[in-house]
Amino acid sequence: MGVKLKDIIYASKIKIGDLKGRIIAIDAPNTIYQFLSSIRQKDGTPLMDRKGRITSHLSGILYRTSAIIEKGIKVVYVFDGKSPHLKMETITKRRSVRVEAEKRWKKALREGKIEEARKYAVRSARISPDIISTSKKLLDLMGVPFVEAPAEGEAQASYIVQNGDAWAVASQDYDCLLFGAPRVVRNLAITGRAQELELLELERILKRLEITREQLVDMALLIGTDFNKGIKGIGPKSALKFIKEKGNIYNVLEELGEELDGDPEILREIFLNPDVTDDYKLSWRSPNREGIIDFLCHEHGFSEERVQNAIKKMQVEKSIQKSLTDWF
DNA sequence: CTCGCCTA
DNA sequence: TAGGCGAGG
Repeated sequence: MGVKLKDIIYASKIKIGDLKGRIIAIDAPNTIYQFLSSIRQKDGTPLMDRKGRITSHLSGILYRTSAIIEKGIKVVYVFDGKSPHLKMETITKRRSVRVEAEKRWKKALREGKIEEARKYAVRSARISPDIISTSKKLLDLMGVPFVEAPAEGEAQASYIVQNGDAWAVASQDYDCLLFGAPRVVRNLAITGRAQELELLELERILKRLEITREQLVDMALLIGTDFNKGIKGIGPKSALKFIKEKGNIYNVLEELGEELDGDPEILREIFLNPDVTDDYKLSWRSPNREGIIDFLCHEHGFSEERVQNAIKKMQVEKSIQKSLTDWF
């Protein structure tokens, strides 16, 4: 998923408290995918209501978002629109990987191999239209805004940060840097086992690598992205070396006698001039308590006590008033 | 993944 | 107060 830049990207360590008072644009597909992969039982079965409908994403969204809000951080979720045509090959490939993983999961379950079952279950996670719509419904009830991107959610989230309407994008993928996000936060979670958050700052990264954003995109195209395969045998380190030596992707390709599986100019445009919109409004409301209880507890069988606790965390004004009352 | 409870 | 652990739906 995403471009493999990890080995060369400089990240600083921050704590969740450092985000207090800031607005974070959450890469919704990336986050929901992680919830669907990880919120599972030991044998890989996701959380489900009594009708067999998956609820792992609802659990993740409710508990993580309410805990983040309690820390004084505002969030907006950014969803995908239609995928650019060049991504189709990646999407098809991922689908076949999931289908294969699901077969192996079921097989391991039949054979009673619990750990193996979980491993394949995680790989079989799939974001269905129903998962998207129930996620949006819950966010709406929670009073948390969400934006629907015309195309890539990561591109739109990056644009919102560039506009100054959010401080950083939260995503595990490095692609947001290619889309021009000034800041990306990785590992945004509450209970990270002493594991700190990573802050990626585009300007600092470019300065340190001594390249431009255009050159970073050229590197990504050599390595391979969701939109092209890249050149076999080229990883982040050699891509950096080649681009710094030759200046741009055309010179590198000429030097190597290689061709990209796509028009470099069109591929560059996907990242440098992405399909995004100004048509979004970010406004936060207080949570609809009855609505959340009805949806999660009555419709999907969540524990009313736990859900009430999560709702309390989201009532920021009340907790401020309470602390003022305590003070005076 | 996070919650809630437990123990050091 | 920190972290290990089983359950959550």
